[in-house]
Amino acid sequence: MLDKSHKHVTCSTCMSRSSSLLGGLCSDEVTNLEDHKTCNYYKKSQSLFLEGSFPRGVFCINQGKVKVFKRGDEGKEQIIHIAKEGEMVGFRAMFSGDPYNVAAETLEESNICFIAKDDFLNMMDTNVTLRNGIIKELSKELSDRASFITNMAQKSVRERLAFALILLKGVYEPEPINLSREDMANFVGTATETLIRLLKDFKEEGIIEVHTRKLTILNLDKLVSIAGK
Amino acid sequence: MLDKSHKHVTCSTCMSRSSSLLGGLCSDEVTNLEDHKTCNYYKKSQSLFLEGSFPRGVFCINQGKVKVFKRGDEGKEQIIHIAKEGEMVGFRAMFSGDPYNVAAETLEESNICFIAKDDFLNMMDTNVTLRNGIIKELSKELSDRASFITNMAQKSVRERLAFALILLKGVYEPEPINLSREDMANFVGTATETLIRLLKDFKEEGIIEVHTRKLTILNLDKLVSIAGK
DNA sequence: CTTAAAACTTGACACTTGTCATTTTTTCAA
DNA sequence: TTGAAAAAATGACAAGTGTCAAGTTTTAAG
Repeated sequence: MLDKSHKHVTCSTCMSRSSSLLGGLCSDEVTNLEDHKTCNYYKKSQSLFLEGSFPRGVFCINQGKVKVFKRGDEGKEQIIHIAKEGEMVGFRAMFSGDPYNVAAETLEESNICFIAKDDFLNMMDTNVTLRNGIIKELSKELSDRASFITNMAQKSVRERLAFALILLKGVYEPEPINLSREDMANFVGTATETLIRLLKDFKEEGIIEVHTRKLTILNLDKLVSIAGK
Repeated sequence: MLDKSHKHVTCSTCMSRSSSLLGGLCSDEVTNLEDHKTCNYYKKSQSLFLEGSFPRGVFCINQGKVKVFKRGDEGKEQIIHIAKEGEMVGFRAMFSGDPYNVAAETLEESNICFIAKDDFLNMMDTNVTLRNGIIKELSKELSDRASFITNMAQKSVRERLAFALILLKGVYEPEPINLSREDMANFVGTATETLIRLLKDFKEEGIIEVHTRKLTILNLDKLVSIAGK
């Protein structure tokens, strides 16, 4: 349970920042950031931003998890990414000038800071390390999405589920994976019923263990071999 | 038929450049670019770069078309993007320091210039317009790929084909679409046989017209309504 | 603690889509 | 022009996956 009263997270001591894109800031810049950012406690399932709205700044996750998703024609969510502590969310659309083409929502209670667009763009102008970090991050995500597309197009649901569980392990570690069946299905790109059946198979094959919603991976090697390269 | 003897494309008069990311260069920079770039004629199906190799620079398409693709587990290509005149290819991996995670190959004979990595990065350091253009482009592609993923996950092959044909129209205009069935299938993310059957349906429905490999869209509205939003 | 709502699970079934085999057409080089 | 190779097309069939409907379990609010 997060401390709701402790509204303000201090950048200079934020453990999530040091390993993030904002890790390369000098102390002046951290002080400046400190003065300009706001910090908020979010309950589970609260929206950070909606598809179609215009970006006002970036979100830094201090604590918690956020799903980034897009709705298809029939309103079904496709989860593009699940962000955890130390990640920044919502900066892409800021550069293009376009409205968000994805939405973001907390998956659990979270502490998330907010840096206004102008402040962030100013920092990017003056800080080469930050700027290069952002460009690198954008490139890396582009690469991830090329793989995502290829997986969607060519792998079976079983293979994609194995792949997704490996990713989710990285997101939730050292905790067990804790995601609703529907969200998991929307991440894998399948129907909830199909996902449940396949999870059952994995249980019976001794690959995973499930207690209510908490899922633990027992045999990672097996998952890797199912997921393919 | 391109003029193979005319090896050197002049940046200052290149019509493809003016509408590209390099459109914002000042005349000094264009002169500098001119001195540092090389220009090559490519036959159909020639490789620009391979998945796994390290980027040495960026490719500017003066004339022709290039497919950017990734191979899945069984070696099947998934086409991520088809680039035409005026587009730049292969710059993403340059920023991340990682090897290419995609490959690029000409779809037809092409004139393509090459700017070495160092020269390009220098230009980016000194030219704010170019730099912002690149960041914007990366963001835009990220957005496109989120939609691509969602389409893959939620649309039927018929819907995806309609969507793909609309995109391809934009790439080939004012010429008819001219792509092998296999490439088209690898773009849509389906088996070649399935693609052929669906094209046949579209023909019978009067939506498209096909002469050997050249495909013309007769009823764009219908395609749009099939593709969905 | 109780109860309603939400989430999860299971079963039955149909249909889209991929695979394999074969034939036809097109391309392109000799 | 001709022949071989590549590309395109068609048919048959099975498997994977989505949908719908009905049940069960878990969650969370009163």
